[in-house]
Amino acid sequence: MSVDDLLRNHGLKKTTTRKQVLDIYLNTDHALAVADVEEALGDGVDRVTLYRTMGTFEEKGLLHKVYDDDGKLKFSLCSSDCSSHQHHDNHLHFHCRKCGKTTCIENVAVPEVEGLEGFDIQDVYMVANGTCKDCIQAA
Amino acid sequence: MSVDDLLRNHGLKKTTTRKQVLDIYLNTDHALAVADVEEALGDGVDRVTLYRTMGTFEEKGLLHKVYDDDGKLKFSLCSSDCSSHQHHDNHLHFHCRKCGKTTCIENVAVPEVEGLEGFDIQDVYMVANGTCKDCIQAA
DNA sequence: TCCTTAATGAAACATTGTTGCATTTAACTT
DNA sequence: AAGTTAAATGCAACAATGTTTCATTAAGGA
Repeated sequence: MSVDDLLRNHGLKKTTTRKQVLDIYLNTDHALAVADVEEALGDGVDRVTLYRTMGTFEEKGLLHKVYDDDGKLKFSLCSSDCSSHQHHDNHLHFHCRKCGKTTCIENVAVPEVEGLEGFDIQDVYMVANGTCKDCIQAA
Repeated sequence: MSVDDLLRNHGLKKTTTRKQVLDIYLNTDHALAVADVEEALGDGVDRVTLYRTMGTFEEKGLLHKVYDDDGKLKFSLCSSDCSSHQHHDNHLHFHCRKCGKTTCIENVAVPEVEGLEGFDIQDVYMVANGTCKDCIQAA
């Protein structure tokens, strides 16, 4: 789907910044922090705008939050069935301690949690840490 | 085990601050951030010292890191089989969105990750978000 | 008790994220 | 195509979290 369509489908105004940010995510296979996007855009866009843009994208279901090993917040593109206030990012995330990249493993689902009586579980977040394919092969 | 024993067993000097911090963790059932410990100690101890103390405790296997829903770093007491550079906190963590407390669910193990070919998984981190027992009963 | 090393306190700095307000721009109206 | 309005942006200031350096203090062994 095109950047323009994505924005329209999520009820968002088509601004220059939003198109640029979305384009970056569409062309990246791993999660990006605000600072990463800022760097990719090479100045020109205010930090605050990026925080707001990415916050809006998250609210509207375009991006979902990903936390790596060190609690660093990154964002990753949502699959198409995410919408406002209803994320479906029930997949595993992998954080590579070598290259630092955090990747969505869409084809590995987060398992159901068993044996937690008396709690109301709304969602479960799961990250595996280790060495990714690319870094293993490069070694 | 007593505070003094715990410190000695992990090769740490018995200082006033360390004893106080450890005591707080032994008497709390949920994870605490540096700011929480600072508040519990009611001034008197420098923030920097707490960062260092808790960092040391983590290194030596007395505390393990816990990240809640919002990426906020907290620490939780390790079970007795943790040691330097070899944590065994392979249990589920629960973060309550009502009261904000993050708790270790020691009796629910993190399930094995299946189907990740080509990756080297060192450890897996898992947090369930929702409403905890106490908050459900209080409602 | 003395001595050495580790732990602490204080100040300064770095990074990350937020808030208020003035300005600009997208998208709708006419 | 120009005008209008609400949303998006830029800027400045602030807040929270964490780190680094260095002088001082305290712990634990000799």
